[in-house]
Amino acid sequence: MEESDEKPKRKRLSSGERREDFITKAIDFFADEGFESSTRGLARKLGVTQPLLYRYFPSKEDLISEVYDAVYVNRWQTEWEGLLRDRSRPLSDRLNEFYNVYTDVIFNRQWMRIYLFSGLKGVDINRRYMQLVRKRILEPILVEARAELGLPEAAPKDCEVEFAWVMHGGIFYYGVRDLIYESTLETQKERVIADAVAAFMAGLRIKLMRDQPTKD
Amino acid sequence: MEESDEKPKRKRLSSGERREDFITKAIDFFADEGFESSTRGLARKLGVTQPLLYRYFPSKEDLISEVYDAVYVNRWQTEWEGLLRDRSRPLSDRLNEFYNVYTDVIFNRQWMRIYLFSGLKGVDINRRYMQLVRKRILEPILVEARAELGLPEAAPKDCEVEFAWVMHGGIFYYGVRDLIYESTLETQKERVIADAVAAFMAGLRIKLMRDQPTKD
DNA sequence: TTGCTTATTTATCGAATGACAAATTAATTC
DNA sequence: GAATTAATTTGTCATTCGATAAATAAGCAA
Repeated sequence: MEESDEKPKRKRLSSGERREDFITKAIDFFADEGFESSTRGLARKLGVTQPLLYRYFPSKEDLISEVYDAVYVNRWQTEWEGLLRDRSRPLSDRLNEFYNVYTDVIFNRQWMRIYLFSGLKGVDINRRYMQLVRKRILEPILVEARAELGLPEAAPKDCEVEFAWVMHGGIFYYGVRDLIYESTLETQKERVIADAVAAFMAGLRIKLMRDQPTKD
Repeated sequence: MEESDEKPKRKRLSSGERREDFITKAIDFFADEGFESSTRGLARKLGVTQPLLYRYFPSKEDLISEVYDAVYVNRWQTEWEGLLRDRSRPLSDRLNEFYNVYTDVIFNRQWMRIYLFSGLKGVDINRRYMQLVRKRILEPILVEARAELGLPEAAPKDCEVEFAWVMHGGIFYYGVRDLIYESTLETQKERVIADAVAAFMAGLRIKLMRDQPTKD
């Protein structure tokens, strides 16, 4: 009934503060325990009673939706696109910097686990997120690659986007192994990214040049 | 109370058949609904009553363990290693064939979803599976690559294994997008694997040659 | 047929779940 | 300091959960 050994002197927060606190801690809670965990367990972690949650969110599912937004929508940085399009630097430099800052955002237990949990739940937010990655990250990368290679502008082909996805997914999977499976990874992130980007650039050069004349 | 519009004529199976049937259908059920789904829902899908499950498995968790074994342990093919070590063919051929047959096994809704669900549950079976991939697939690939490039035999370095993980993870992630996120993928698997393998081989050649003299 | 074995069902328990209504109490306003 | 507002708790309900015990019935052996 009482928190630790203190007296039950309740602190009362303003509506806005409490709501923010709920969402922040709900991210940790659901990331740890999964979305099927109980609202009572969450309330215990929040230090309040369970019905109070329903004062701020109409249902558990509504709270979860806010968690999604707070995690993937709000952490997306629009600067990333500009970084990728900055033609004053070689593309491989831009890719290295991008993937380092991008993974600074997504390579944490919360983001990773919320992403996988929501994907398995079948909510469409993951599909929308992947569309975002495709349109704002991968396709721009392919446009930049063509420009750097002196090729005429052209819409990225599906199989080129897929090739970019393999690099992206390979880097992503490094984070999964680190943060979901908690493997002890001896190689640091920068090195992995550098190798992945180098292989991608080399492979893409060959691929773009080869696919150039034909009309696949 | 009755199944469809048939009469409630119960079919009685032998202990062995029933058990096998339970595990087979439990794979589908848990893959669809997650491990937190109820034993009652499973029993409904099995066409039996819920307590019957406890005649065959001491607890829900024991049943789930058998599902793990049936999915990842029993589907592992020991021939895969031999295929990778067959020096009568170029390594890139072997890699292409391996990843095509390997993904024939793991690129299905059941395998993928069970794998991700169990990973999020934190059971150690995923870590063990990844050790298996490392020791039986990735490290052999690196040994073969050194041999093909005429380099002296040497234990694979961590960062080389990590580089192989990026290819592996990139291909794996293609399956995740297909089967978990149910994206419509325009490019067929063979093409994606071929491109990923080509980029890996090109990148690895550079990496092995460069790392050769120094002693990272 | 009779009787035995055992696969399967019926009935049930205690705990946990999401959600709601009403009571309480801290903070603010006058 | 009294009155008002709103944040928070208490109490509770109907379901659902994993699990167990006891009753039933299908198949086999004699």
